[in-house]
Amino acid sequence: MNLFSDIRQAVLAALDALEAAGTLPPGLARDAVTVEPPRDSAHGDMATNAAMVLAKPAGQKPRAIAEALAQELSHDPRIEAADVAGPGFLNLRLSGDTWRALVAAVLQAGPDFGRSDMGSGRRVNVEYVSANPTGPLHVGHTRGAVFGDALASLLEFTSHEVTREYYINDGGAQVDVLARSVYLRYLEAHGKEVAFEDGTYPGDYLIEVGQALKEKVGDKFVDKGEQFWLDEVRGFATDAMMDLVRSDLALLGIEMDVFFSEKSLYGTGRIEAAIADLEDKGLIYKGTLEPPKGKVPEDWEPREQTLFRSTGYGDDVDRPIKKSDGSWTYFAPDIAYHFDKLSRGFDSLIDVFGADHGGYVKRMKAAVAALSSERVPVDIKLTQLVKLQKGGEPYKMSKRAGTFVTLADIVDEVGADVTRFIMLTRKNDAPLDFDVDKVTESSKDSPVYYVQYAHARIRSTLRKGAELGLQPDAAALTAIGHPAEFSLAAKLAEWPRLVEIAANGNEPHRVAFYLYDLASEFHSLWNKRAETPSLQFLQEDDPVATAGRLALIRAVSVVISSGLGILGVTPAERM
RNA sequence: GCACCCGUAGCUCAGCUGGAUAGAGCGCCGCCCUCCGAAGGCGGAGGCCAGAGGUUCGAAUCCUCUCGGGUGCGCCA
Repeated sequence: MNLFSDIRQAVLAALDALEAAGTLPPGLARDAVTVEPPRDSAHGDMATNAAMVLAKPAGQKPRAIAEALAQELSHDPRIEAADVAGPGFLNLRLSGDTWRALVAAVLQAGPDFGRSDMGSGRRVNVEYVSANPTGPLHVGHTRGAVFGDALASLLEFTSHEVTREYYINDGGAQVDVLARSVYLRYLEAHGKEVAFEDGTYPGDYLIEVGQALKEKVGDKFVDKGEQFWLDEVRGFATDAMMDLVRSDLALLGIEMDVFFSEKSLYGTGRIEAAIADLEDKGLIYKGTLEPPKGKVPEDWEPREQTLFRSTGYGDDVDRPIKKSDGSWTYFAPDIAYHFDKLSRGFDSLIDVFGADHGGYVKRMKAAVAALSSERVPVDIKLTQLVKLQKGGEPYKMSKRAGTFVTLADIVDEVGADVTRFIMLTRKNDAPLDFDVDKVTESSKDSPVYYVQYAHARIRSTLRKGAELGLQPDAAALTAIGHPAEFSLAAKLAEWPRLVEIAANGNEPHRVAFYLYDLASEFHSLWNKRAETPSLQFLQEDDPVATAGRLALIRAVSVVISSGLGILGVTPAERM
């Protein structure tokens, strides 16, 4: 049940009636007609702009249309009052029974309240994290992980068929560096003195990998040239790193459906096939790029490369897919990877990248547009930097990795729930300040606890009621009628609408902000019992009123719980 | 130099894809537990929505320019 779309239907029906009666000319476009909550609740429960958007095409005054519309809508039993206001808004006040029916609908639907079928039949691939397999996940990865995972859940809640995917960059030079670093640890495990030169990974987390390698192969690689061990050690090391990544993600409750290996694209003809597809479309040519303006690399000299005509799809310059020596650039396997995703039949793709990949967005979009003949949309979400702090000071050193703070460090400090929620209290493209002390200190600094506290309060009240033999009962909702109660119900009514808006824009942070508002509305009602004793939830001498109020707050807990579920945060029973 | 992102209260940020008198938290001032959970609530002070033009019934939101901040810019991924 989405009350806003229901009432919008009523408005559209009323417009039909006005058309039929000749009050309005026929055939007016209704797309711009909206029904939304007014900013100021003094204006009523819902407002429609119908009269204003139709005034011009109808050649009539907005207020005149609004008057006629108000007249027509007054027949609807759900609408108690329809007032024309301002330049031609029609403010609607809904009847108490409408709110009671809404609360009943929430209880009826339970965790499914707010689900939408907007994505029904649509298959979406969400690629996120995709960190190089060279070490533990760090802060930046954490944000991308939380964002991507919550987005995936949100899309599932709107009936999309979602695949959570991780692209393993195991095909480039960085995994060779990893292999050499592990080899050094392996020598160390054999009691050799080694030196970690520039360009190797010195992190402690590789010590055990070197040990494990020793246990597996004994001393057969000791004092051997790279050509004897590189392939095997590389495979061994990346497997170990991916185990590390998987266990890091598990700390946040994240599980991927697909891990896709870049390496699997090489030597199998898959890159060639993707490039051939572009070539068939006339988008591949040999040429020489202009030097980048402003910051020219010192060793720059013009060279002929194989280029992809990405400018045909909105990019600023064409991009090289082959280096001047004929080998693939990093862009080529990425093209092939997206070609593969397309071949798996997704209706839309979402890539979650770190902000440092900003310069990469246009060419990737261009590639997908070209490969799919502009049929499959790709949305690329960049997550901005996280400024990690501890007690107001920059927090940089890790207990584990030494040089940078890891995902595991953060989860250790504040827990998975706080990590997830805080990471979602910013738009993805806004930088995020994250103070690991502050977010656990007091509730105001930590919206997680604020929302969880509301849930815990409700659950506690329901438990106490049960001890007294008092149960929520939707049939007793006739007992609710205070403005604060209706206002809470109105907030519940916004949930289905918010879910669709958030899913539409791929913006899970809206869920977090909504839950905060809902919790705030509840806390406010809770505290009214001091001045208005009749708002007490538990009144043993009035079991009907109690059953109705418990039904209302139970509905609130249902929505909080399902919202937190999307964010991957536990709804606390007690705190 | 070019591209992308950002600029809203002292600070950190929302703002429902163009709606009415621009909101919240922190901080500051003042209140509320004899009462189901005070990790809570109520009130107050605090704004040229960076600036200038434009589009229209209507702009923080869309367009152009300027200023300021971040990120990135062939043969690294």
